[in-house]
Amino acid sequence: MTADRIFEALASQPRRKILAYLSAQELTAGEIASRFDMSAPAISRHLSVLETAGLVNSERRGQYVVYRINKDNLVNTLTSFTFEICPVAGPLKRESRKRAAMKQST
Amino acid sequence: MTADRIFEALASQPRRKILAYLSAQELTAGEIASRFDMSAPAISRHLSVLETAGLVNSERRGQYVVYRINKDNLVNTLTSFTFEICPVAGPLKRESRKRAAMKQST
DNA sequence: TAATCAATTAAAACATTGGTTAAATATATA
DNA sequence: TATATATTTAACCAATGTTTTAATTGATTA
Repeated sequence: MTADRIFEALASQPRRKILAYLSAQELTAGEIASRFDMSAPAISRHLSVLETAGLVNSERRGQYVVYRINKDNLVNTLTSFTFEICPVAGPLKRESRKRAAMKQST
Repeated sequence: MTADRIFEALASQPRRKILAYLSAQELTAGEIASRFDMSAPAISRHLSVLETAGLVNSERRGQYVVYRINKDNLVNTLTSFTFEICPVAGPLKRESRKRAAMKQST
């Protein structure tokens, strides 16, 4: 199941922090690593967890590997889980469906 | 940080399953345990993780301990995280604020 | 009170996660 | 080609999480 990997990926402060950084701009692996007090290999593994979960994408650009967030996947998973647990939120749910329908506009 | 505990609590299939069960109705610890192929103590631990994270509440009722979900906490945490990472979703964000304002109506 | 049922806590075994350093791979450049 | 930089993979260790069985606590009832 994919929700498994996503929740597991989110269950880590450094990984959530990486997502927050990437939500503002795309960054190379090295740029990300430089923002943490942690070795590059450790960051590389966190990035691979995030990528396996489908929360980020990577692209090699020369020597560098650029990472970029996959917002749709994150939003869709969390909102669909939220509404599975809490189907009460009517208007919010409607908006969520609308958003999912025009996913590509992000 | 409380988001830490919440994401850690959600990073477990059995715990998410427990939340799903509790989203439909309140259940005793034993009723929950009977739905899993797992010992009662194991379930008890999962319940305590969920309760520490503030995702469920418990109340002793005679011999039994009844568990009930705390939907607001879950929804608020996940939506606020979602919008921290993805502030693009304008209308959804507005609805979320509205919902937070009338929290008690759940 | 004694016996029973429900639930949690304790202790131990086992698996998983998260970090390190060292080695390997990929690209750029002198 | 040789060297340097960026990143990932491999091997390893420490810490944490998950489960089990056994013991303990709380509440009901015969």
